[in-house]
Parts: sequence; C-alpha cells; structure tokens
Amino acid sequence: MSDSTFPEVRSLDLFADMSDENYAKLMRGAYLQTFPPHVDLIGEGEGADFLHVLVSGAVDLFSSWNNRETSVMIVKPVSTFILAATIRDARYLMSARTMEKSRIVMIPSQDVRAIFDLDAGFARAVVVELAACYRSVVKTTKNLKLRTALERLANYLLSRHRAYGAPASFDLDLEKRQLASVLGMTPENLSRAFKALQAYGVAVNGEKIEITNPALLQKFAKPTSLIDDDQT
Amino acid sequence: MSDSTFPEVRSLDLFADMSDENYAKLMRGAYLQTFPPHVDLIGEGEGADFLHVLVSGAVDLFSSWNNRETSVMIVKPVSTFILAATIRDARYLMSARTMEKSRIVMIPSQDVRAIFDLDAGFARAVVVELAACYRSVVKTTKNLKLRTALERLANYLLSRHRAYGAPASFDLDLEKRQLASVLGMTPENLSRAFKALQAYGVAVNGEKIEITNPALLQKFAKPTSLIDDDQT
DNA sequence: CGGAGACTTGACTCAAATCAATCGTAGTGG
DNA sequence: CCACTACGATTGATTTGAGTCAAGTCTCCG
Repeated sequence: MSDSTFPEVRSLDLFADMSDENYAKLMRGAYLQTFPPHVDLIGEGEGADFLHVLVSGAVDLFSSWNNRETSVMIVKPVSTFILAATIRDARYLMSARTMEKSRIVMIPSQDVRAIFDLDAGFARAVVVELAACYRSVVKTTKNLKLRTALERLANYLLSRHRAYGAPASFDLDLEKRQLASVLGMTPENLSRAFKALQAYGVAVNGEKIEITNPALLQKFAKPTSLIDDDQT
Repeated sequence: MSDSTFPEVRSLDLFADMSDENYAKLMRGAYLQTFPPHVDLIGEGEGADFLHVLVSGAVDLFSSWNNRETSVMIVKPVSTFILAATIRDARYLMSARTMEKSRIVMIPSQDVRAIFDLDAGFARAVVVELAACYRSVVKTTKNLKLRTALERLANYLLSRHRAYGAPASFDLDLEKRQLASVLGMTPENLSRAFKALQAYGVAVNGEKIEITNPALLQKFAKPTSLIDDDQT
C-alpha cells in the first residue's frame, strides 16, 4: 500500500491517461495478491466489490447453470476483468478461477466509480475499454450462432497462427479441455474435430499445431475481421 | 434541425444527465428520419458514422456469414444501437433493418465522441449504458452455451410472461421465424419446441401464449437472474 | 513402479438441421 | 367478391452435428 504503485497496472491503457494524483487515489485502497493455480477467485452472483487487474498468470471466466459449466473467456495479462459489474455496482455474471499462479491487483469498485467522476481521461479510457469488451462478446455470439464446432476450431487455429506471425508450427496456449469449453464443445468432440481438420491441412501432435496448408484451411474456415480479429 | 430537440431522446437515460447546452450541441448535426418496414439501415462492416436512436418502431440487428444469417438482438424503443462502434470509431459488427415503420434519430459519431469529452454527465451515462449492453450480451452467450433450444424457448416465454406481469395469456412480440433466429434455432425446430412445451404447461394458439402451469414450466426452465433478467 | 488426469477412440444416443410437402391466412388483382 | 398467390407456420421423414458413455492410451510426477 505504501510504495505500491503497480507499474504494470499504470501502463495499462485503462490507467495510462489519468493524472498521477488520481491514479494514486485509485490505488490507495488497492492491493496486490498472489494466487496459486486452480483457485476460485469469484463466484457468479456475488457483489462486484473489486475491479480485478491480472498482472501475471491466467484466469478463466466461466459460468454454470443446471449442473453444466462453460468457459466464457480466458483472461491473459495484463488486463482487467469484470469492469462492467464494477461500473454498474452489480453482481458478477461469471465466476473466475486462476489457471496458473497469478498476481492480481484488486481495486475497490467504489473507488473506481469515484475516480471515474473525477478524471476525464480515466472516464474516456473506461468507455473505450468497455466498448472493446462489448464488441468482443458480440463476436463470440456470432461465432456460436453462425458456425459449426469444426468451423470455430478452424478459425481459432488460424487466429492463433496469425497472432504468432504465421510460424511453421506453434503450441496451443490452452489445455485442450479448456479450449473445448471456450469453443462450446466437449473434449471428445474437439478430438474428432482436430482429426477432421487433417483433411484441411492441419497436423496436430500433442500441444504442437502445424498448419501445413494455410490456403486450404482458410478456404474452409472463411475467417473475417467481423468475427475473428481481436482489434477494431 | 431548427426546433428539433427530440424530447423522446432527451428523456433517455443516456441523455438525461447532460446539460441543455451540450444536448443542443449534440443534436445540432442530428436528424430524424422515418423508415418503412423491412428497410436495410446498416450493413455490417460499414464505418460507424452515426449513433442511432430508435424512437418508435422496431429494429433487427443481425449478422451474416457464409450464406447463413442470424438475428443477434431486437431493438425496441426508446433505445440506442451501435453505441460501441460509435465510441471506438470502428466498423459495425451487425447489420440493421427495420421490422416495422420506424422513426430513428441519427447523431454523427464524431459529435458523440466530442460531447463525451465535454460533459461528465453524458460520459457517465455512456459508461453505464455500455456496461449494461455488455452484460446483456454475456447473458446471451451463457444462454447459448449452457442451454438447449427447448430450454431457451421455455425461459424466453417465462421472461416475457414476467415482463407483462404474469397475465393469463399474452401475445408474442416477434414473428415466430424472428424468434427462432434470436433463440438460435430454425423455424421448424421452434414449431416442435412449442409442441414439446405443451407437456410443461404451455398452450400455443397462433400468436397467443398461455402458460397454464407456471410452476411446472419454471421447474423445467430453471430461470435465473444471471441469464434471463434484463436489469441488474 | 503406480496412479491421476488429460487425451483419444469407438459405439451409441440425442438434439437439431435439412429437405419436402401441406396447411392457413393475409393480400393482390382481376 | 372471389380466385390466386405469397409467405409464414406446421408436420413428417431423414440426415447430420454433437453429446454421452465406456474403454483404452499416454504422460507427467510422486
């Protein structure tokens, strides 16, 4: 609390534009905590008392209903999660658990709302960030409603491939069971989908993915920036 | 443009908290237009030059990919649409068409962004609105990933029933083919789903829905405010 | 060496889409 | 006013996509 200015947090887009004074105010009540892997951080339905900033590690945002569970999104550093619940002073819509050892800064929600009113730069950043989150979830919805599981996997692989700079091969950044849940399918079905994609120029060996025929895979997957890209 | 202050717009949550001066500035470049039914307003991928405010009528926000099409959400008056694209100065992620004769106020996006910086009340309202939109789409995702088509329909009916104040019977506010698209199923499957819900206390006669056994339907549908309710 | 858990594979079931035909109704034009 | 049409809704038959259940394999790690 004393010397803790959390430089990784300060450099986030969300906090970069605000005054030093307001940043200090915001961080006065914040604290950094380190969590082991596979720890529950948040249960859906709880009140959003803190805005969370993931500094290192990885967090799974998931949701349950009627004894079913699905992973809604994976959070990687450095970024915030559950900004919307914080803003609206509402209950969390998703549960959160660490996937690996993670360091997380927790900022009291009321401070976020208070500073929002004081600092125009921060306000603008919050809006831009929220708009990005919104657009990202809309893309998820389109992905789910317009594509089959096989098409979703093909586009996921192409998207990762592109993000890494189209290397000869790359490793999945998620466990396969996790990936299956994110893509809205079962692990068994994911296994079969990987096999089915062999016919479209995808070679899988454990974690390692090789896209042997990008043109063919793209012809099948038909990626579009209106569903697949992260930015814009 | 001269005397047009658009009172229906002014009273919207989004615009209620701003100064008269800034509201006037915002509306200076805005204009109201009336559209016939079934008119395309926006194509996904186009630049977001205007924030749209639906004053009367109804608008379908839909999306296409690979010769498939799905309705992502239905907009009813009075509310805005595509706020996120406006904020980020990005391309629309969804197409829009009128469902009925509709009156729509169109506000240049650059004015929205400019006034956002000038008016803290407006800024706060934009954030709150966007956060609500975000949470709504997250709920849609959970609905799609955690429930079967039959469960989605059952919960939709309960939700409408509740919204109307639990009347003996009520009319669907959407064409069935529209509803099917919103719920992520085909019209044929929707027909069968309605039939299947007879066993859970739902009677359907054309547009008219009667929930003869709410307790039974709820036991099946298991509604939850973390997926189904509009607010919070 | 032995387990625990993730991944795979196969057989089967179930949900949902597709294809095809029919029915009903609102609207059109003669 | 009455066919005729167009389109949405329904129904049935069938196929396809995806989940479930049940073994089995592999790998990491104590």
